[in-house]
Amino acid sequence: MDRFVSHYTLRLDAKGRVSIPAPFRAVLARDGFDGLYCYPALDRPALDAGGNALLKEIETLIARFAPYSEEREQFSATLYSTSEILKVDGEGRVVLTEPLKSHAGIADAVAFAGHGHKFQIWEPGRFRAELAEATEKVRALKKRLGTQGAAEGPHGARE
Amino acid sequence: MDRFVSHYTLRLDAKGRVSIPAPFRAVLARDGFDGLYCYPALDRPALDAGGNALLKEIETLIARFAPYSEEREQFSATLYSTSEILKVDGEGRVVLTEPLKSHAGIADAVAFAGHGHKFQIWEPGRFRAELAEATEKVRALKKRLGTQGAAEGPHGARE
DNA sequence: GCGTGATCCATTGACGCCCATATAGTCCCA
DNA sequence: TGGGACTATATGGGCGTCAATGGATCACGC
Repeated sequence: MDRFVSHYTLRLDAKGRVSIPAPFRAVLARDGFDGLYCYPALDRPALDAGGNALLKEIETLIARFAPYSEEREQFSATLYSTSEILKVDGEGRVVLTEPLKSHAGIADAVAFAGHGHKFQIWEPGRFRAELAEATEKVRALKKRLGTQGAAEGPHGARE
Repeated sequence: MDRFVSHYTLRLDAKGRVSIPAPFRAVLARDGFDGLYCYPALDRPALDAGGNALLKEIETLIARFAPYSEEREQFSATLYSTSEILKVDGEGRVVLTEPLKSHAGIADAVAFAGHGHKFQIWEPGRFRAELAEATEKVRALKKRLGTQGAAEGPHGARE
């Protein structure tokens, strides 16, 4: 499997470390990126994380703007300077920096949520709320689509 | 990693020295430039800094103008004459010259901000403001792009 | 001699790396 | 099919190393 799927809730230890869920570690290992690329999501209190696949997506996005253009400068500045490359220890753990934790409101536990080529890191309570809201919207959308059944919920029932 | 990523805030000591963040030093070492190439950013109160990769970008920029043209002369004169090649001591520290500090409004602390192939040096307060502003613009820009349906932003599909 | 600056050394705290333990899930075999 | 051994994962802790910072010594030019 080469995609991040499902979600997991894990605790931070006294030193602020948290294990990346083993299935996600397996995807990262296959991806080949050394460490964990991580930055605050623009429009929600969560962190985007991943490896080369995520980096490539960002580069593609930035490459759509003309070189030296104001938009491009701002895009690359924002994304690069707020990004962190977290080291992963021998046990598959990372320590989130203070800015990252603060953006997501993370204290002593985090929820990892698979998003295919990347995954997000949430404060568990906020994640539950976000998931409930998103599920509701998807449900309504599916109803609008009628019998096409094009959209399944993004997550299973597991909590 | 061969890019400047993330940001760091460090203090100047009594002698005006400031450590280049270790991850940035690693990138510079790989780049092979001896010292730190540094000049005032043209359109903002910050300093651009880097190594050979930055020099190459500058040369490419200047090469866009016709040889001996007025623009080219002015461009190269401005960029090269205001540039400094700062010495890096055994501990990885540099001393900013007075013109550089004055341009960026730096007193006793600086923020290093990764920009991929180069990094910028800011007065910490100004950097926070600049980052907030750039993030806001990127957020708006991403929203525009999202409605086009041409590409998903790097931050997930659900809106 | 004195100021300026550069190289060297010292301290402190954070972080990386290693090992230990518990728990849960899986597999094997009787 | 049930039990038990085994494996892998999550978590906790110790310790050495490195980075950031401060200070001191040394070299040199004015």
